[in-house]
Amino acid sequence: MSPGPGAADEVLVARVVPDVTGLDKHFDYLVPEAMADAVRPGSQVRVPLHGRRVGGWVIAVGPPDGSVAPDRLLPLAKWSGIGPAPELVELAPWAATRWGTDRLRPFLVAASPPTLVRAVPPPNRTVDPGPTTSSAVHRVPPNTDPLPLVLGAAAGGPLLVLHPTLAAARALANRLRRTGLAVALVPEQWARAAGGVDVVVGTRAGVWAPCPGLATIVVLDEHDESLQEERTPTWHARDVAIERARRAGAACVLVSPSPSVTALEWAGDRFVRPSVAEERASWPLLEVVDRTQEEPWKRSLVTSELIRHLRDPQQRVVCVLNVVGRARLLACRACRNLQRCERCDAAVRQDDAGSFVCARCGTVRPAVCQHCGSMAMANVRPGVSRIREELEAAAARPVVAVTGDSDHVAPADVYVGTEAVLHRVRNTDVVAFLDLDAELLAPRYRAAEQAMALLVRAARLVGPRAAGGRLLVQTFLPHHEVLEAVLHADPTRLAVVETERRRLLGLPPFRALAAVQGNGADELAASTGLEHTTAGTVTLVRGDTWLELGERLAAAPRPPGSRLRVEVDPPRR
DNA sequence: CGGACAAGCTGA
DNA sequence: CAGCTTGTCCGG
Repeated sequence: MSPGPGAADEVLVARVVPDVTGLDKHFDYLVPEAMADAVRPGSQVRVPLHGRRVGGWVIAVGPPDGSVAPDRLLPLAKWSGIGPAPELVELAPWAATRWGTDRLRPFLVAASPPTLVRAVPPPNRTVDPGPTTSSAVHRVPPNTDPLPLVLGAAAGGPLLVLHPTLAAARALANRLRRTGLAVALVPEQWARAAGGVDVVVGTRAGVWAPCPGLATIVVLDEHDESLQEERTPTWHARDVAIERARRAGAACVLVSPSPSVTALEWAGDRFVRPSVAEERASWPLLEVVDRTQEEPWKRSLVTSELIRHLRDPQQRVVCVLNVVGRARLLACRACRNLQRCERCDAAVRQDDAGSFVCARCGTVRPAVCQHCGSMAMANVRPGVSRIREELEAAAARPVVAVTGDSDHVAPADVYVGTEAVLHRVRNTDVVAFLDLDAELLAPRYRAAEQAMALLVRAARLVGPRAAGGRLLVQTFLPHHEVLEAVLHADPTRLAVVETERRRLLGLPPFRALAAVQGNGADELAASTGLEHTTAGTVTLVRGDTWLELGERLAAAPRPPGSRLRVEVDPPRR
């Protein structure tokens, strides 16, 4: 170390989290004098570990703390690059506890550049910061351009804005650039973001992106479930954004046509909503087909109301056949492999609790891809092709089936598919949900919000009612609050019912919930000392607060040999 | 995770 | 008992 701060013989120690999966520990190393200036919390380094060299992150730098004798410490091998800013390194342990783990690595990965960054470009700012936007939840109609709101937030100083999809984030970044703002799209422009710009734009992981001088975080489409990581730890960008902004003294703005109960409870009276007229104009018309009125002997998913739209040559129609609770064949979204029974190799189906059940031998296993460990499944249903024929006969024009894994969608005026079809098709007049009930009644605590998210997506596909946008929902639950909310273009009708239900049942955000799966789930749950119930292969654990639940789950000893999956705020339970 | 080392199994 | 597999431990 150069003369100046501290004596020349002062020993500096760096605490390092190795970038090695399955090794959830940190180790101390000596900081060589030549590296003393570069090494700070967040730095990416290479270290000797057990005879090999591995990458890792410095999470703290300081004098030896006595846990290991300094003469046993090895020196850092190399400084590799600039990593997460110190405040994000500090956010990682908070997130680990919040999501029931003691692993920092997943968060440090999210906060790091995709490739090593050795230097950062100089700041590039055009905004002379004005007053900062206030923290709030903004309910905005579904067919609203978020650009004015984002520009308003950017006027308050460095802005981090997140969107659930990369395509939308990229499009937003381009539009912001055209207004003359200095913009960095992460992760690809991580270094630019770290240098300092007006607006950093990203997706879920972008909440961990660098943003010097952060004044505001805006989370667009806050209701969208892809803001939550599906692998464990199941962190949610909205919750990270709230905490990051709080720590930075920045504003946090959550934006959605139908904000989650979590967002609304966080906001309290900081809730901004549009006028009734604006909301009514933006939502499409909803036609509810009440299936309880059908004669039982002629129950069909192709109702006369639907046939009227199918036969109208002026209308492009997308039919959504929901899959929840009706699954037949399941394929992994990540690796595309069909899920089979581990004992007898037959295809599995999903039971009401979500577990995979072998249709042949009855073996039950957790709903995790046996090839890659992903939990996201696509339904490959023979049902769609059967329905396609039925629809085509009724429509008297071609109907194209869109499945999760069909790469090309043939042009047509009528499509049918699982909910994936809503991501594959554009410019539609009518979206018809053939059977939304399984979704509305799914045994998951967020089922209603997830059904609402489908309707939001459909509402954008068809556009506002003035432009002819129409939704059709076939249901045995015509007065369900989700349908009432869309029918009246008033998401409050859902929020009020859902908030009360969550409060009454002790569900998030009022209490904390986690799902533990795998061998030893019961023992782990019991050792937390918290309330827990087992249903099938899943054990649900409840705590009064997220922090209490997370601390107990992280601290609970793992039963030897157990392969456990702990999901805090489980997306599918 | 991946290397080190110990304990257990096998074959001549 | 060498040679191999399987399991457990540990890394600064």
